[in-house]
Amino acid sequence: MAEQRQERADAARNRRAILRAAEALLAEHGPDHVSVERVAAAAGVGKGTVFHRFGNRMGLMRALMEERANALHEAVASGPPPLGPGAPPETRLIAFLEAVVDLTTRNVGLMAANEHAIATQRHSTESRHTSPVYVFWHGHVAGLIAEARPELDAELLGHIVLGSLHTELVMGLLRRGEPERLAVCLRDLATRLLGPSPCPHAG
Amino acid sequence: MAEQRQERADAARNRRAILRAAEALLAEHGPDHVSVERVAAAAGVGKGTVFHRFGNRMGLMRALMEERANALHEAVASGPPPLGPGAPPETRLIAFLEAVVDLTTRNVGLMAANEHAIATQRHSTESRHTSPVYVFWHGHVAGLIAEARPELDAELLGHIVLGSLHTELVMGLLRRGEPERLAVCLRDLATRLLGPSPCPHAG
DNA sequence: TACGAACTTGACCGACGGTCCACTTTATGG
DNA sequence: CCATAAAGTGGACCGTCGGTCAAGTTCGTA
Repeated sequence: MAEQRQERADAARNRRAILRAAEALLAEHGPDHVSVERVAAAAGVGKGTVFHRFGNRMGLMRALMEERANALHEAVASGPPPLGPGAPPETRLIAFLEAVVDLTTRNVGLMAANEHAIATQRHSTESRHTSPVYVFWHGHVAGLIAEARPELDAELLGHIVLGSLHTELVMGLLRRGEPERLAVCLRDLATRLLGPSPCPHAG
Repeated sequence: MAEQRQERADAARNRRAILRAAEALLAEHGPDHVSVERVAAAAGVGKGTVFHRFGNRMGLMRALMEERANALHEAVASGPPPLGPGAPPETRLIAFLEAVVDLTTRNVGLMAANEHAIATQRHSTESRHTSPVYVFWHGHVAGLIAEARPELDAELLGHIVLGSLHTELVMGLLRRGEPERLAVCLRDLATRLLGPSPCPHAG
């Protein structure tokens, strides 16, 4: 048991170089033009090194995602309200959705590459829903929905709400210069979902 | 102008053979195991023929999608209520969502292959949102939402609602033997969205 | 029947994700 | 400080895929 071997210094240096290179390439090219080999070249390493570090293309993207999502993760888990614990579920949900839309919007390239990686992998044991980052997001959203409205299918609604972060939709909005719309729309949606029930049996 | 040349008889025969072969392969293998070449082989046709007919992998999938979605399309456009015209928007929306969930559920393989085709294409000028089938579905949903609740962002909500048909979610539910959940959840969602407003400015 | 247009074909191409193993570098403990 | 084993590295190599193309074939028609 006890502590397993530390990552060697040169390995850590290369890991950082690879992540930075991938970051840079994704910032200026579409995900389908950022092959693992190009990332390796840009990082000044061999292709084999990248696979040794990250397992496969998905592993690389996942590592990048975790890096980017880290701040939000901590803010949600132990930061001040309304993002962190303490505020009522509806408030927290709205705050989280705004934050996660913002995060996604600022990292469309990465998100696209992540979806691309999932879609192109040969043996599809992994999916978007098994990515740690997504699992955390979904757990949080579903938890808040369940807390506020136990009678709803919180798990499913969580997936649906987070589905609005799919690259295609986000990129479309960005291209049309309307990055605000999604957050607004989701705020409305959350309000209607968690807000006071509209006298359900009126009809 | 005037009518362009008819498709030749042998070409039409091959087109059908290809579609049937693709259908059969998709019914029993994951989309990533159904390459264009395999479809061609199964149809007893050269690979080039498939590309000549359908342009690229996406074209093939799109043709299959249109075939499958045709009945629903007509039912919505000119069939009897509640699917067709005549019923109030909320009723029509719920009926349409149920039908489209059912259609998707019964064709997960095709849907998966379609998403796969979109994700793996090199020059991403095409997207899910530009597929004729999706455009029709979205137009219908967004139209109904707008009709019932003009103050909402119907276009965006349409995309979000239809986003719940993504393969990953649907397949997950099917694997867990809960194919009904999605339709139920969407019915709830539609009801809450289009139902009586919960006194929006209560806070 | 003859002719041009439509169609078919499969070898070929470039790119990709991923593997493999001979080689180099690092940390460690005597 | 050096010997040694474990960790890390690199890039040639593999199989597969979507897509192209030029040469050959078949069909509809005048």
